[in-house]
Amino acid sequence: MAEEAAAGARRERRDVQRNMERVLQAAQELFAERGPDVKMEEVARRAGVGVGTIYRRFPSKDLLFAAVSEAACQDTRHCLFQAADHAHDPLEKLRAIILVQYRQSVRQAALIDLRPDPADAPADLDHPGLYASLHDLLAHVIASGQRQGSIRSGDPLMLAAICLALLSPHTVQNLSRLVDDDVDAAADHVIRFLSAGLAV
Amino acid sequence: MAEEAAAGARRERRDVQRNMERVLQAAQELFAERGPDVKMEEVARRAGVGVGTIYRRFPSKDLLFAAVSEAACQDTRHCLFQAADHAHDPLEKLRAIILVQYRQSVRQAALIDLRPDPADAPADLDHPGLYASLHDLLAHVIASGQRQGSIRSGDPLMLAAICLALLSPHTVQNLSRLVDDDVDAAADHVIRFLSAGLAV
DNA sequence: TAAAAAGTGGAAGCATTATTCCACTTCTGA
DNA sequence: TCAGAAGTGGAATAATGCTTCCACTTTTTA
Repeated sequence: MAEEAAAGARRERRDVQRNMERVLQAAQELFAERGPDVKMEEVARRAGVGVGTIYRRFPSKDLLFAAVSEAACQDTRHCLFQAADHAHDPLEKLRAIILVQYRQSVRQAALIDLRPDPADAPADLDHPGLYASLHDLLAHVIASGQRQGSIRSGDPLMLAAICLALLSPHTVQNLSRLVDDDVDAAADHVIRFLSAGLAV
Repeated sequence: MAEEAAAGARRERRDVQRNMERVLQAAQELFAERGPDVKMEEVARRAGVGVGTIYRRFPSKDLLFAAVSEAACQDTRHCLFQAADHAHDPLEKLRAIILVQYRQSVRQAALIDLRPDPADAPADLDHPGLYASLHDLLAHVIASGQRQGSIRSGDPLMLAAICLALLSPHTVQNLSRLVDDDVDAAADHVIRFLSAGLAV
């Protein structure tokens, strides 16, 4: 199964591994900041390699972006589920989710595409899709709050989608600006607002 | 002042006017649907003219887009203010604004950029910026509701920004999908949600 | 340390689109 | 109706940026 175990395979060259780390690091930084418009040559320069080296591992720019983007989503997903698990009360979970997503949205603004249908991603890799994950998570939390009586009634999917709209990188950026770029403060405002809108 | 009045000027040729109308119409339709990625040649084809004809009036694609986009914003602004004027109660105004913006966001999804800093527009023409107008309008309505006691306290600018997040074309699209693309139904959900979150 | 294998850089090739240019057409005024 | 002014279409050009390719370098193995 593993390539390394295949007959006669030699282990990966040291420099290859190092270069790929650099490439991913550079791509992550640049894409997170400026989205997919970054030029390949720029990624190569920041990584300290030639463009050819990037193409050795990533056959196209789209695939490089997809890889970096997918990693960012995995990371975000992981943080979100962890945060939700730590809290027990649904409203607490909600608060935790919002705070985490706000911080992620700042770090990786241009990488995290909180749209249901990326449309630009080549759809090669079967993205679970961060939107879907988050929407699901929120809907669950909301539904459980409803059962418990701390969240008002209404279609959980719709309520979750409304919450989601307040978590997009774009929204985060706008709100933060109003409070001197204090992301946590912005998150607080939203949390308070959602509490009022969702509470029974 | 007017060019037409200048000495020796002859009036604009009939076909010129007709062509420009066609160009603007075509550009409006295509840009509204697919954003600035539409190719000039495509605009020309739909308008039934050659690309050269477009360039006669609009020195660059960016300027064509800016013109069309600005027109869409003016139109939206107009509808918004009109809707707000018709209602008297602040909560009614809010409802009217949301409904209008939802409908506009569907018609001109890719033209209306509800971000404070377009960043892509050449910033040549002094856009008042639809974001700014709408943010202003909402903040006013909210503040007046607060004075009157029907809207809870809190920084009107922040509350307005939160409302705005629920009005972006992207959000509209997401929410509508959950109710069989019934835009008015989606708007209703948001209105109810905001009412709960904003009411005293 | 030397030969073979593997990887590298970055210039050249392509592809896609915006923009220019001008021979030709259409309109207007007389 | 005609001459001149004005406008037009669309092929040619320019610009941009992804991708390929291969002579050269680095690493590994023996």
